[in-house]
Amino acid sequence: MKIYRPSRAPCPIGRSARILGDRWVLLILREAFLGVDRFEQFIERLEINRAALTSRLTILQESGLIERVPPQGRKARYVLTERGTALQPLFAEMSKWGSDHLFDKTEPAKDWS
Amino acid sequence: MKIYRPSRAPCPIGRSARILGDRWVLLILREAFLGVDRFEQFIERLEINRAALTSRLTILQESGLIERVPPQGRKARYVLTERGTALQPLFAEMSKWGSDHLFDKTEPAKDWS
DNA sequence: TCCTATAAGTCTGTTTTACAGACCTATATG
DNA sequence: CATATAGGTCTGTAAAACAGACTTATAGGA
Repeated sequence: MKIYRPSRAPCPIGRSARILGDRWVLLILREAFLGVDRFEQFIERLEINRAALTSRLTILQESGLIERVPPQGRKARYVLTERGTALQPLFAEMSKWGSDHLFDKTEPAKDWS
Repeated sequence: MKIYRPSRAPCPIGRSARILGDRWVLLILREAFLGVDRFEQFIERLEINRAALTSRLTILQESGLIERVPPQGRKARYVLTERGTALQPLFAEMSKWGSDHLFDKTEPAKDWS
């Protein structure tokens, strides 16, 4: 196979990896796709540390994947932007790959918690 | 939008995220798709710390995405398994998403290095 | 055969980051 | 006005990352 360019060049995978190469970011986005949009809801569902959630939400906002809708009434909301929503095909592929390759019953069970 | 299941259930995204939710893992896999298969080559191209590479290669082997082919001659090789190769559509989506959404010239430049 | 270079790691000490859990603040509601 | 809640911030500790030196095995050359 031909190696066609140096890895340090800012390729799309490299840029994507900066944002998506984080376990919490992926899980937060999954929840967002499921309709979760409030801070406390992410906390409960993911059992993520508050500071960790804050930092991930900040990253996601700075990257333009989610938008913080200021509290009208009492609750701020975090909603996917167009750029975030555009990740749907990628998550679909991830889901498919996970289903097809990480649920093999013949393998020793792992603690996925 | 309906929230149809608790986030802690072992869903395919959650399982995938365990493996793929890591910057180095994504970059190592990208290189692997480009044909890189030797330890030193990953080091050079990614400028990754040796210990960090070792730990990621171990994870990738344990997860069954790559296989360590023992040195015949002098060099061990790390090659994608079927499970690893099956990530190609996901990487294609990631590349597409990155290209479409992370190269917007109208935004302030970021240091992607 | 011995010498050297190289691949593929391992080890050490230091800096960064993550985390649990307590604390804080603004606001909506009774 | 008092209280509860959402959405954070702060602090101390534990884990992980990193640079860079060290180690080991082997292939190939003198």
